Amino acid sequence: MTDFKSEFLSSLATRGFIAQCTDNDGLDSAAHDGVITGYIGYDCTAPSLHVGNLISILMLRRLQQAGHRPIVVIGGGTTKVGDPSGKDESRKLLSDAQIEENKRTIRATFERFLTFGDGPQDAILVDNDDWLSELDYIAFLRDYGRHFSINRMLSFDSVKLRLDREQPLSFLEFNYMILQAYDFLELHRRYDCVLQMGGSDQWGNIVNGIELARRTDQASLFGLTTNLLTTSSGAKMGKTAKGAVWLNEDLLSVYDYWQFWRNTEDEDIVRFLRLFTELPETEITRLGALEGAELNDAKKVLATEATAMCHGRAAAEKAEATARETFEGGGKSSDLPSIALDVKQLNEGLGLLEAFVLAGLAGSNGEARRLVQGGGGRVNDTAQNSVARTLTPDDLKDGVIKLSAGKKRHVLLVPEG
RNA sequence: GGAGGGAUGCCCGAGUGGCUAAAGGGGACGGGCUGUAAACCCGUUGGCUAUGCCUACGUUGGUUCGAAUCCAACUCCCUCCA
Repeated sequence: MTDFKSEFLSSLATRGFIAQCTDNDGLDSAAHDGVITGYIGYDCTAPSLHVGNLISILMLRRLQQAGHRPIVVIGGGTTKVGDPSGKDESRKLLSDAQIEENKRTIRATFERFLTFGDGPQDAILVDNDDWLSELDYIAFLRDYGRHFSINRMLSFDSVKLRLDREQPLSFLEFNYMILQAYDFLELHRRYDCVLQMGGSDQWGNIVNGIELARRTDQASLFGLTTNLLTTSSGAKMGKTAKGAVWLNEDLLSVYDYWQFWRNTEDEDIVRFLRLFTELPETEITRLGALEGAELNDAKKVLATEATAMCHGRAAAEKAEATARETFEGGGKSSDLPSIALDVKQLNEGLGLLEAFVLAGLAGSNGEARRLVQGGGGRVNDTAQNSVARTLTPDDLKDGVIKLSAGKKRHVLLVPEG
């Protein structure tokens, strides 16, 4: 491993963030000698960011902790185009209204990880729609388009992979990398931003920006990427049965978020502790030395630390307590994710299958049926064998009904009204 | 503009007139073993007011007792030629 003199790069390096850097020494010196400004862009294609975005958010956080200024770029403009990197198919285009709404909900997440403000090291958040939507086509082509060689663009993975696999690539998407390159240049001009970071799939886009700035402004900018997050068994990280592991609480409960980390594979523990917590190395080494069932303790630490950063320590500890009661204390916790249930419905008798669907534990009656027939459906921790059973007020236990799908997924039905 | 190839369930991919809600694989979910892990084994994997009904093999029509399979038109994609 390269030895870095700057706090920023050495912290990233020891924690395992760095995949590739355009100029290790140059960036290291810049970060060592003064305050630098770096950015990462996020397209707002969904109402929340997910754990797949977490690594990059944490890089911005470390940038700030090392005394530098992070810029979060919300891709209000680029989202209208759609990044083809790493995808086989074009993304559906979102309406402007959807983009606006997503922008609003995504902003909140960053405030948990970064300190915003007007100071020299305070984070700022900008929207690339501010400059992209005002571009004049002909002027843009003449001023910037001439710096891009199609031959070279075709060689970038984002484009090449699509073409190699004989998948369509629209001209619209083809322009994405140019716009992202322009973003970097614009940020350099506006904020003296000299660093762009991102996942390794962004390498091509980042390099393009650096080259553009060198050609137009003789600026020397830097790029830094991280490895895309996968589990040891090779699966893309961040997906669960319910979909992505969202960072927004209204899309994924704190309890479920904690559970996501708690279920980390053994082989990933140390790597994840380094990346997703800010525990000191000595502590991580200690946790990593545990073996067998003891590793469960390390996973709990990981879960609580990672959850605390995203949702606050109190919520994280509550999730941990809930899990302890649920898995180790006979399943009595009253803090599991809960779903409101109309009292009237319960009085009239609520079909068991319907209840599972209502609780979100099954996607359809058929799925609920299979769940019960397969022996995985439980009411108040008692396995059910009749799909025809109905739930009534008699099933209330301490005022709620606990439904379980398998051993890990639990929901409380809380009567209301 | 011309020639050819293609579009199948969450994904990949077989299927070329009835036995097809559609092989196989992946993924996912449930069960077993464990440590709320991995690996492995077993099961499930369109919907419903369910011994039946509905929806489904790019779209729309047609042929046929019967179509994912045949025909026509259309849409989109790929390759080659101009």
